[in-house]
Amino acid sequence: MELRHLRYFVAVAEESHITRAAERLGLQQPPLSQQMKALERELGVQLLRRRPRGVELTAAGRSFLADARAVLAQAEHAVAGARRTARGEQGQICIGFTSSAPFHPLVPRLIRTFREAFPGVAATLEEGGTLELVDGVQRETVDVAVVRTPVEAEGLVVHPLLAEPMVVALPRAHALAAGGASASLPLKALAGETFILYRRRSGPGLYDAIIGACRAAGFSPVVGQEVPRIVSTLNLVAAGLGLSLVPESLARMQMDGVVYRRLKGRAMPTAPLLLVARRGDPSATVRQFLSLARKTAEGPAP
Amino acid sequence: MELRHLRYFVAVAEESHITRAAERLGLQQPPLSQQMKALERELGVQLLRRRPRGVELTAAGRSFLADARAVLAQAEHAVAGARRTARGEQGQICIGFTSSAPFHPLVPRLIRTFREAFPGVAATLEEGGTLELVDGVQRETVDVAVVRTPVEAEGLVVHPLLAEPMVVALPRAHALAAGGASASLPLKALAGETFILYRRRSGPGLYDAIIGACRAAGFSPVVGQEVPRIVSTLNLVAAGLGLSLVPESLARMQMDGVVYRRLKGRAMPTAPLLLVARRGDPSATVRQFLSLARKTAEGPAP
DNA sequence: CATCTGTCATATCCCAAACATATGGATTTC
DNA sequence: GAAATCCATATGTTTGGGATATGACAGATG
Repeated sequence: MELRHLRYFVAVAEESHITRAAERLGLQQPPLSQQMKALERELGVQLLRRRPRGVELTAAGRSFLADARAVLAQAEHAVAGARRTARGEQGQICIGFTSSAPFHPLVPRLIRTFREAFPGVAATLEEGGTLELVDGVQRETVDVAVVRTPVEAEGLVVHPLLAEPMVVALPRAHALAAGGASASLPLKALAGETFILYRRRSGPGLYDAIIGACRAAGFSPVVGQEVPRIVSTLNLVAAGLGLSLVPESLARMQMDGVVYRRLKGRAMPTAPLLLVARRGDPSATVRQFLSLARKTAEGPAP
Repeated sequence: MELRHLRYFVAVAEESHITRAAERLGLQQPPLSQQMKALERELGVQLLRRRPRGVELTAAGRSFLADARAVLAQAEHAVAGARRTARGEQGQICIGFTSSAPFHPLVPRLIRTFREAFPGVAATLEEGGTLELVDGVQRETVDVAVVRTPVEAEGLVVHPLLAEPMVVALPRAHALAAGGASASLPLKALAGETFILYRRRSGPGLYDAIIGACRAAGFSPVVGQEVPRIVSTLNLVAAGLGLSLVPESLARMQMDGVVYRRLKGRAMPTAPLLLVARRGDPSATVRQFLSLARKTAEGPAP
């Protein structure tokens, strides 16, 4: 049995007339009669009662008609689903991000826009460390990851979304905290201070950017502590263990005991926001996400 | 697109290997490759990624696989349903019966047995007068009817199920009621009594049988009242308006003021139980019902 | 009652497409 | 680097779906 038989049978049933059905199907009457007969022979069931003025359905024919329509509809559905999936309008995507990423408004905006644009895609979110996420992308447990550290790994591509300036996070009791958030501070003013940094092996990008900027400003920072997550640095700053440079977007997280101050001068350290994905990922869903991310990053902030 | 494409695709997907799938399908590898390509071309979607060690599904392929399996399963279901319907195991049947029919144990037993034997058949029951039911059978609103009157109508067949003896229904106060239910009465004893009869035009069978039996016993009954339903006669008997002859099975309906007595003698009137159906009804369900009814009527009472 | 009309079935032919065979190209494995 | 494995392409073969012509049958029509 083939879908052809079902299509033909439905037409015959709807017309109650083989000749008219043949016309509708764009073929001649004899082949259609033959196909109907072949169908009945294969089922071992009489579906049609031949009358001098046309045909009528048997009880078995009525039962088969209902099911045949369902089969044809489901076949349509299968095709449509495959096409939607191929266009990236349907499917799954796992989006990873480091703990500091969602503080930048671009990230929640991107995810919201994506869900609105592709309601047929089930997006799961996963928070994790950079290494963990990059590993996940390679193992295909994560499709794209938003991280703050450029990674170099086999089979991955990195799309920079933006680079934001960094600000100084100071303990409230610190002498430099006095000026308030509005007044900016030259980087050189931090010479001799104890720095709390995001640990290098989790992603050398930020670490090296900060060290490099300090060097350019003429001093070597004293590194007091390294933490696994950017967000953790703020806890240590609040505890008075030192100061830190953090991406500007984290300043929206007001913490007791932490004061932020802008930096001024040339060659200031910046914190990038990056998208990591598999090189040549064939998933249209991922391609759509990446494309939307690029557009969102380039577009104006709302 | 044909079911063949779906069957082939499912095999390829399950094997992740065109050559092995071809083997399983009983054909050679090149035609299978061609069919897969044709399917992808028709959908305009890549379903398979060709690898040196086999093939793997794309996201669209996974979506299509799930739906293709559903389509194939539903096609199987359609065939099975048509076959079940053709065997009479699935479908609908409307069974009509006159108000007096269900008092005979055969009728509820037949219906119960049928429902158990054909759980896939939706049986609807309809009570009505004989004329009404016969008309329903002709109009195809009723499929089979259990009646007490042989009918002669175009396009109908009548299957006698059984003929049961009739008993006398007497008002409790009546002189003849004294003997009790165990003692039987000669029909001649009723000469001169007022009879309440089921009205003739609703079905001449019973009426004529009673009149005929009385004549054979040597008297003409006095007909006091005619009622539309057999059951109604008992109400009038209870009210003391006369006596009546009713099918034996109605005696199980004990009514205040009514006493039943058996008849004795030759040529006693009997009440038939008949099945009416359309002549040459093509429905397997109806055929199965009629066949079961014959077997149940012939078989021993439980 | 005979004829005509309309419908489906059967017979025969044709061609497209499904399938088989043979071979080539690409990639992994030894 | 040779062998093995797998899929794609090229070309022939056959099956079966479709077209045309005709027959059979039942109502409608005069």
